Amino acid sequence: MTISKNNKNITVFDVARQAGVSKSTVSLVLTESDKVSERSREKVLKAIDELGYVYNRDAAALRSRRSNLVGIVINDLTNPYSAQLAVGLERHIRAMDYMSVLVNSGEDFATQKQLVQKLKEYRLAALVICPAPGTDAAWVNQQIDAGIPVIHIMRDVAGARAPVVIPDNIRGTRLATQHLLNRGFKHIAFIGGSESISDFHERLCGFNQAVDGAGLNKQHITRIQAQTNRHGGRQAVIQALEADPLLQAVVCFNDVIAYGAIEQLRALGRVPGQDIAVVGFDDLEDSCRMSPALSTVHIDADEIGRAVCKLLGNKKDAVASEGRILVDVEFIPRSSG
Amino acid sequence: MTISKNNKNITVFDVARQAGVSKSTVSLVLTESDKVSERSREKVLKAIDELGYVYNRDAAALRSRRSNLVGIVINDLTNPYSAQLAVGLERHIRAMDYMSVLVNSGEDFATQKQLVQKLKEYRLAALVICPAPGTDAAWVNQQIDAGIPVIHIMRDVAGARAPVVIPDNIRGTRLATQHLLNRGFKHIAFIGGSESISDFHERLCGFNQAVDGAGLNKQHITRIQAQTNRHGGRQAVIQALEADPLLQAVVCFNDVIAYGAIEQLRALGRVPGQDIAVVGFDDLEDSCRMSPALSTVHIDADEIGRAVCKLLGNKKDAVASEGRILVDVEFIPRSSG
DNA sequence: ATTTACATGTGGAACGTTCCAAATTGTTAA
DNA sequence: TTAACAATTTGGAACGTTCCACATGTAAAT
Repeated sequence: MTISKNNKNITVFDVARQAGVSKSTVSLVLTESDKVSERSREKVLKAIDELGYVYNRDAAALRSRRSNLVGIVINDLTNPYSAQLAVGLERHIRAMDYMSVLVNSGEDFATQKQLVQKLKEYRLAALVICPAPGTDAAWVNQQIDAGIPVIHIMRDVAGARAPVVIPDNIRGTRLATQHLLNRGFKHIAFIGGSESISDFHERLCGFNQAVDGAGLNKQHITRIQAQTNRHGGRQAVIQALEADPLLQAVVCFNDVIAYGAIEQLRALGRVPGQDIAVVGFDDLEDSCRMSPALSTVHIDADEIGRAVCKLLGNKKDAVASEGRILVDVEFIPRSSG
Repeated sequence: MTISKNNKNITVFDVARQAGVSKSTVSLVLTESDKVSERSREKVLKAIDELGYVYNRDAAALRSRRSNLVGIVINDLTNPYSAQLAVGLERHIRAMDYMSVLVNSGEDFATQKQLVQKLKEYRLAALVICPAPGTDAAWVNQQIDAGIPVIHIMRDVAGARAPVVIPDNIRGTRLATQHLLNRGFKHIAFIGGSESISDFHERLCGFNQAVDGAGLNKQHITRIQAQTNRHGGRQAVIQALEADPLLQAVVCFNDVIAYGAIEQLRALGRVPGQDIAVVGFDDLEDSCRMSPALSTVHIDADEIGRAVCKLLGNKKDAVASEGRILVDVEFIPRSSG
């Protein structure tokens, strides 16, 4: 019924014949070389269009020993911030004429290892990783030594020879916390996050910097870790209130934690933003539209994408360029805190 | 400083020499053929390990004319359900030893076209698409004719010769609506969704089926379209209450709409789940943990993944197998409705 | 012993591109 | 007009695998 799939593919040779040039000239056009006359270029483009030729990346990658695939390993795609980040990254990477292979480690180092092992078989142009907890520097360096340019995002791996693009976490929570201190709150908690990842330490550090300088009673400062999801936020708020019933303000590890905290406060009959102030981190799309609108630290996912692409651009052949790109953050006060 | 990247790669030839067999035998091992003795297999595996050989997918794909890349085109990754779906799909696809290239169309048909054009250059094993609004059958069929096995998910494109995996939308909203009718509500609204996609029509159809059979006053049935995000949900609730101030229950196009609706009701001083019942569709991870816990229609993202993989398995060489796989849904009553 | 059958193993050719070095054409200066 | 040089074009080789047809070895059947 269907036309029996012709076994022969349309190749550069067919295009060349149709355009009346050599296969090499066709290749030059395809690779956007400037060593080709405008006249030939047009003939080739016309032939490509007429024949419906489609470029074969496999052959190109094989011969040129360079892929245009960029691997993106995300820690947890079901986290809205990660998803937002992934979308931003993907768009930028595509704009640079790379294609992104997006995979999800689910915060599991073993899965991450397996994934990267698979990805290596595609000779990636680069590997962008938001490292799962437990990622060790030795493993990362091993990948780099194997010739894969690795770029870390959002989280640092101490000792890894990979450049990292990371929001200014310390400044972010410091700003958020100072805002609460300025409003006169004396009983403050930092909730959420987990010890095994670097951003927790940084965000907590910013919190500590702010409260340490304020000369508050140590008893009135609470710190609670929790799973990074709504449920974690709810649990953490319960614990924080147990630790200090006079709690006035909560600095959350991120917006999702804040969402959980707000829900739990409400369930306990407290009015979030009024009885107890809540601030987040990430500035998810929903955060400005919810009620109360969430005060939070804004990270520009787009700027992270741009920074990654700048690194990608440098990656001509130099492997293992180090460096730390800090993406600026901004505290946005809204009605929740 | 760094060891100058050795220009020679480790290939099947190196492995063959190390193992004392021919390159062809190595290839047989790599492709997991059963035409190779256990003894040779072990020698080859040992050599691979010793040399740190990594398979070159580009070369393999070029020669065998078959890729193990599956393209996934998601309509909107920032939508939590889509993200959840993508994660499930990716995991299943990976389990079948395929690799997934995940891209995001952002609900834009032009973007979707560009993306697919790029993806074609990788000679995908299959293309899984959640079609953006405006996707027309002619375009889809053209891709299929070009030899790419297309599988649609979540949304139907009338006239396209592609199999589709879709939740039982009609049954879902019918069950949800019937639940509300059984509770005795007489003033009901369906809110959210947009005309340009098939699932809207199906979910609305389920709603209509249920209310039509109940012999209610037509004046007490409201239908409001809205953007598929929280904000859309909030707007829609406002409009629905304007249309029928005695509104008792709301059937939402999906959970995100329901989240917005609940927020807005609260902002208006109504207690969701008590003054006005709200039910959703999707059963996002958060839905069972929020308060009030959201009554909603559960779709198993995992089952969609499984169904897609079954289609993938069938795709030996048969292009354009049609068919419609309906994934079962379940109404889960919770406290919101 | 001789054939038959079957399970394994093998060396070339091929996949569709890019690279390279050399050839051809076009352009400017002497 | 020609030499010198730059711009453009080109055919063969190469990238690392799989396919194919055939060779070899081993066991069973004659």
